Amino acid sequence: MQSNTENIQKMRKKSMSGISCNTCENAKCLMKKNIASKIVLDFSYEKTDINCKKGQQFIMEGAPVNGLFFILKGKVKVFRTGINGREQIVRFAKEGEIIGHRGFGTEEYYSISAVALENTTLCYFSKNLLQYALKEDASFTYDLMLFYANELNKSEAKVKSISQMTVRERVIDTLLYVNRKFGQLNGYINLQLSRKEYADYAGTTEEQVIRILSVLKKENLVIAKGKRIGIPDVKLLKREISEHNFYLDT
Amino acid sequence: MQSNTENIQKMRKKSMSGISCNTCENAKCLMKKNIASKIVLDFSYEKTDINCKKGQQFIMEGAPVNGLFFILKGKVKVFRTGINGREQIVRFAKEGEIIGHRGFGTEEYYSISAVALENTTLCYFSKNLLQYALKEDASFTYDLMLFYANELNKSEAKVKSISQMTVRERVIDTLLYVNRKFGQLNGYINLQLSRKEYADYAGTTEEQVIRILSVLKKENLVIAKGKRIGIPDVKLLKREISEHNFYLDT
DNA sequence: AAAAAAGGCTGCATAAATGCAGCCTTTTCA
DNA sequence: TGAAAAGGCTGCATTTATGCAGCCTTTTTT
Repeated sequence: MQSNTENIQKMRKKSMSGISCNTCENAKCLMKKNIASKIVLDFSYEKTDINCKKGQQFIMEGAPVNGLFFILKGKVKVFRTGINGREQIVRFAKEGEIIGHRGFGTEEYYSISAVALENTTLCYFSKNLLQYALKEDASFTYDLMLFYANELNKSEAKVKSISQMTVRERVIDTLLYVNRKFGQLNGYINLQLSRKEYADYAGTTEEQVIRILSVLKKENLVIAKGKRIGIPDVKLLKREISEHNFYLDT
Repeated sequence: MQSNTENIQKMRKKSMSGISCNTCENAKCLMKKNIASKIVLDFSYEKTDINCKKGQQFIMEGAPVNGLFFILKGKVKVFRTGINGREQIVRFAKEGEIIGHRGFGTEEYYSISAVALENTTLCYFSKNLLQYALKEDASFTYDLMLFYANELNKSEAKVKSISQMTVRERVIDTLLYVNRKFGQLNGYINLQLSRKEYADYAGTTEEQVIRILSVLKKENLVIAKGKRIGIPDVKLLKREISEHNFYLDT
């Protein structure tokens, strides 16, 4: 739970592959979107690339906030330790997404942990430099503000879903979320998660997820072979929750 | 659920008392904090004062977003319609706070409703003018960004609380939240809410709140006379949840 | 002050969710 | 390839939460 600065130092050395934001292909990345700005362009050269192996943790809950990560390539799980040490997954992220932004605001310490779900490359920006760029470029700041505004909307949609949907609905919602974000590969969701991880996202227990998944299988709403889970008909599955829940899109 | 523009037009006429942000006493208000900036100062003259009587609704869920409200004086309840028409209270707000900011981001329509809990005066800023000011003044935008970042942290703390605390803990958490925000008056919380409203905030039912309140009364953790609820010893009550929940401060 | 309405309370039946325990299946690694 | 480990599955007992119904109390209205 202490500073993970040393860790990051080590990781940094491993790679300076130096993919510039200029030539980066993540069109949805906030940096890329604002690269036309001189301030952002200059700032983008200050980034450090960090390689993480599958399973490696690069943010520790409770460690001081030093900067911001963008995912250049890979998949990440963001979680925090809840009551009784129960793990709560806040979200999953893929290339182009920001990690560690919750450390802004008044917080001095990360309120979440982040771990790579597969080999992942991160772009790291120091907090000081970022703050400088933000105070200079209102348009860039405005974009980041909009990002936060949208994250807030999503988070509140989640409050609504957790407090008013049944466990079954929440599990379905989780399946749809992961499927939407990572897409399908050979008919299966392009990310393998354990039942426990689904539970930690849906806010329930492993057993409950298992039970519900096996029912969904029998109803032919999902297919599952071990950790591989597929959704043959997204619309059909969506219908299971959308009856009372129109605009849920976490 | 349709546009409430006409409504607002009507309300506007009622008052042009014209309290300038310059002389306003809400030191915590985002406008006031940034009033040193010429851009913000100029912008602040564009505000309209709106008077709302107790019980009056000034934002309707689903109506198009036209602007932003700040509370000059009074108390407000922010809520949305959940599953089965069940009301979900998102938060309570008092003077200096922003209402309707969730309408920024990608949203074109308000995702929440807002109603005055007592006679309330609002400062209204049009969205267009605000956007202009934001794009001009990076420091102002940065402040609003931080505000969103903090709101996000709070919202996620709420996700955690709802998904991992028991109903009893959530009710206690709600009591502490309302007490913290509105303070005490003559030994009672300075805001009278119905059991139903406590339930809609805590994400449970009216009966559950009633049951838990009467237990808490027997345990001398709260006092209650009708709608008046008091917390004799905040620390003691806090202890009921803080055992497994250290940093919850929604 | 009396009547009406709104809000609050409680017991009971039911439903939903959980935790445990034992067993089965898939994956990993030597 | 075979053993060990990790992950997945299911029935059962228990806990937690809910909804209903009837009654009581407080507040508001006339």
